[in-house]
Amino acid sequence: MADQQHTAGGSGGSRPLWFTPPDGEQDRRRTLTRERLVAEALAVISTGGVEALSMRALATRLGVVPGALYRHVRSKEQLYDLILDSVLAEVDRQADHSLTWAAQVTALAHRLRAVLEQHPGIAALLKTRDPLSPHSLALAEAFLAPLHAAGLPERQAALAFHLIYDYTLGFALSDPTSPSEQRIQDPATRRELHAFLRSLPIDRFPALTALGEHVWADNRDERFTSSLHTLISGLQAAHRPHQAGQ
Amino acid sequence: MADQQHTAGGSGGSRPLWFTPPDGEQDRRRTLTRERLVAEALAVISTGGVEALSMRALATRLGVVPGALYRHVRSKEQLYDLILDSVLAEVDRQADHSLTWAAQVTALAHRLRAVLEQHPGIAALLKTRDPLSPHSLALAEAFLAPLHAAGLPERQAALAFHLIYDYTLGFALSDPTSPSEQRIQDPATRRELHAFLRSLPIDRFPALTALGEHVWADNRDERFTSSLHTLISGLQAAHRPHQAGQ
DNA sequence: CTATACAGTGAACGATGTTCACGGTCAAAC
DNA sequence: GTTTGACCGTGAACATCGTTCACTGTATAG
Repeated sequence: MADQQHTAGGSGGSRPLWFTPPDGEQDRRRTLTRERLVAEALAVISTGGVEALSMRALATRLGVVPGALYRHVRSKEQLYDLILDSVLAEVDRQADHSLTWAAQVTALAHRLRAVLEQHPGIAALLKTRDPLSPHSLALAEAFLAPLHAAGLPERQAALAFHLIYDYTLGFALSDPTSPSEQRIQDPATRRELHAFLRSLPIDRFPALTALGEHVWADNRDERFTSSLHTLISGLQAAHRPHQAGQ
Repeated sequence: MADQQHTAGGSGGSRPLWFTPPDGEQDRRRTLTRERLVAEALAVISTGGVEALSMRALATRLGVVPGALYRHVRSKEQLYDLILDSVLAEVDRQADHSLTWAAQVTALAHRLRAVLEQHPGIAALLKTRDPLSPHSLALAEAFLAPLHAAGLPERQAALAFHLIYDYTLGFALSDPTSPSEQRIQDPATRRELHAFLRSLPIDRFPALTALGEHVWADNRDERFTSSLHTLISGLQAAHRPHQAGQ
């Protein structure tokens, strides 16, 4: 690591007093690797969201010219693939086998949501791909294992996986911190919105005027928890069809 | 509609034989309106998806220079807003009051999905916005009305709305016809994928090897219908908590 | 010691969203 | 009936983006 470049200054090493070559900068050469690309890209995303990630920004952050990135990554799309896999690797897939399958799946969904919301804009990318990267497959396995072990029929287990996985992704996707565009977040505009909803013509929007404030409430956590519960209780109802009518 | 421009050629109308002014082209002036922008943009999206919609492409389609669009639309983002509202207007919101609230909501969700999938890429846009456009509000009303009429408690009705609406959007978002990037669609690659799933190490991916083929099956319609059913039966279970225990 | 594969450079290409001074046309005001 | 002014589209430019490519130096293998 601390190997000096004697040939950098010229021939011998007889005059380091007058011109010391920039030691640190030499190390940067050859150290640009795929892992560093992904790591730095994730850092950019964590601060500025996925829209702040441009090849040029990433390159300058790595002290490199934009074209250099294409030695390690075929395209930006491929970089996205690597990033997504790296993000999914952060999800703790360990299951507590003493819990119900429902509880296991619920816990996993919560962890997935947490990781996704730590990387603003990532969920949107994930939605455009089939989960076939290494850590995607591992995550799918982690979701499917409890369902399989619980004895759900094959098709039903697959449907349950899709339902839970897709819903979690979709929920994380609508995180207001990611695009920060047109979503309500600060309480002031929310109050303004509530006032607007109340002011709607009650004959044309009876349900909205009555329920609007609850629909646009600031309760993302409650919504996720409750929805997940609803969803899984629906699955359970299908699993053991007691009074299965219709 | 058929009003000729007498002054176009110069002073009088005495010599249409020798130089006929390009009648059709004159009409193009002053006829560029917000509605035409949106309509033509939707046409572009229907053919090439949302990624094919660039301001330049839209402008040339309208026989106009790119900058001209900004007389009618403040930005592309605003154009998206108009497009989304126009798409949501296509959803038939009429309810059949002889049906259960569950059946009404289900039918509406199906219609929403159908409209969204007719405009590839639109669902992704919709997810980044709060549904506050005129037709968004009307659609929300259409979803909320049956829930409200059924006597669901306010918070529960709001949660139910979010659950169904978000799920439908998320489902339409993962339509393989939209981004046509990295998703499995043709049967050949699907068979290849199934073979790959079977070839996974069975000790590390027991559930995936067993259920993988069902997870990546070609059954979008079945998945949507079944998921919606599951989801609503979960809502019903919460509505009348018979044996509600945990 | 020489040859070769390779990583990073610098510059360019094409496409994107957006802005702005300019000119022409239509409709209202005097 | 002439003039004024608002408005709409033009043409050209700017900044930024992803991506490509000939070139150059370095490190490693023969």
